[in-house]
Amino acid sequence: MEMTQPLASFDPHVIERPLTTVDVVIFTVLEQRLHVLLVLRPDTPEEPFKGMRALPGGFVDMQKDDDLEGCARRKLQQKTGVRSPYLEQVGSWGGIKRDPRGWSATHVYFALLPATESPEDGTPSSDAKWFPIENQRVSVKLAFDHAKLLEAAIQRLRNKVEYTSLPAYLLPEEFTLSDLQHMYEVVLERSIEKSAFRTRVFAANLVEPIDKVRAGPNRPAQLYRLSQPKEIVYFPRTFSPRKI
Amino acid sequence: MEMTQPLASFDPHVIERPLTTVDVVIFTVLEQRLHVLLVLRPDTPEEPFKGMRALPGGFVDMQKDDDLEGCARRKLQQKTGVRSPYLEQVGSWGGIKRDPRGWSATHVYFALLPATESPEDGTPSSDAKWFPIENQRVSVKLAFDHAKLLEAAIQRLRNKVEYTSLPAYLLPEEFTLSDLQHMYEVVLERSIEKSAFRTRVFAANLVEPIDKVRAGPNRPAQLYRLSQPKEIVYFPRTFSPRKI
DNA sequence: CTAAGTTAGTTGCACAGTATCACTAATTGA
DNA sequence: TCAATTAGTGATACTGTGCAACTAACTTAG
Repeated sequence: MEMTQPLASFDPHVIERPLTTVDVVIFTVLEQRLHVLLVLRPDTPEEPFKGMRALPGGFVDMQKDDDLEGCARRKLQQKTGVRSPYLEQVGSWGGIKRDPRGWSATHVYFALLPATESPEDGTPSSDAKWFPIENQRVSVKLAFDHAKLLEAAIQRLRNKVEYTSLPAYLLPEEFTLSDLQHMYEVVLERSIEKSAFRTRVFAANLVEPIDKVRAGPNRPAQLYRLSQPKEIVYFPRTFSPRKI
Repeated sequence: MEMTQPLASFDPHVIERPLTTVDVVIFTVLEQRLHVLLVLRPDTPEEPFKGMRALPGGFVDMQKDDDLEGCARRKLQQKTGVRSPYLEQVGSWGGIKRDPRGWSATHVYFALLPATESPEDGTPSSDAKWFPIENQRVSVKLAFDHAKLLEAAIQRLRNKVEYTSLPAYLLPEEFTLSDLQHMYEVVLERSIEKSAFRTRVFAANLVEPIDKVRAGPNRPAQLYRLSQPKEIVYFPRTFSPRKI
């Protein structure tokens, strides 16, 4: 670690430090569409982007937060009440231009919530609302560089959905294969072949059947749960030798 | 953005801010092995982890650095002299425990250098040295949580190599297909089928032939360059419909 | 000049996974 | 009882890769 002024390297307390925040992109699927939770910026004259929509987030609290992920979980619980959804870091963005109050760095996470757990239409913290995502964007204008952050999160989600079990985290514990396929289709915004999907899901050992079916006005569907609830499953990739 | 003390939300200058650093994991391939550039921690009593090896990096300079990536490029050039190699963010790690001087957040990037551009065996800044990577690790003990950061960078690299053109950035502008295949094999630490590799590379339109061959003690090899030198190419994934 | 050695590059076939599509199964409600 | 609807299966074609044997083009040793 090199420093311009020698002093700085001796006493890190005098080093200028950026404003440090965490923002969380919270996804859920409502009404056949991917939605993201957005909050209202406070409407005080001191706050930048007052009254606009923004990603839930805020300054790291060096007393409360042991680490960045803890900070993200805290903000997530404040806004949704949900404790342990799927949470993954997207990356960090920092620079002089992104916040009028000065050099700042934000750490972006995305979370996946089952619609059943996502605060019922309205939300616990009243300033938060679900917005549908249409071609990588949301219809309202966002504060700071949050449009860019949101786009990156969507990109990451879409990308990863192609070869992982991520969409399963958008469902409650018990679900049918059609439910699961539907989540893939909603996130990827394209239809998937039923037969290929099923063989793939079984081959990856993604789910296991439970002793229940879902009844309805037509043929009942077998219910499943995740085989490894805590781990995401990767579908086979390429460049893999046939013999192990 | 919510605050504990109302004051804080009005004057961000009084908000406690973490120490903010950028660390760069610089990869190259030397002698058939993946190597990473490590520097020596200064040997002054004021610095933590004195005399140990660490990833090149250091505090963000809010005067010099417009943004995090700029900071990473600056540090990269200081240590290697190289201006525009492949550079990608791995993620950020922040918390109370990772630096004895207090709450800190680091932003980790990885860079890929052609062996030809990587400072000749020795290095410009004399405290930096190349270390070979053996099963996700380096043989020396690293300062801070840099072992973890390095592992994450290696993981990301390995993962992405499976389905992208990344290893091409470990080669000079002109290379043979055998060179390219060799880079894949070194990074993935396994051999790849020549024929399948070639059809894959051509199908993805990764390279284009130039009007030169490399002579040698045996059959001369066609030289190629990247088709899209500025973009990484993704190999086809799954869940893709056959008809477009 | 030729044969051996070496690396570059091609070809053909086997095999696995998935796309596509047509089919069967199980329920409700008219 | 039949139409409608969704669940689930099966058969086949296609595509990309694994694998192995082949041909090609050069250098060097004799």
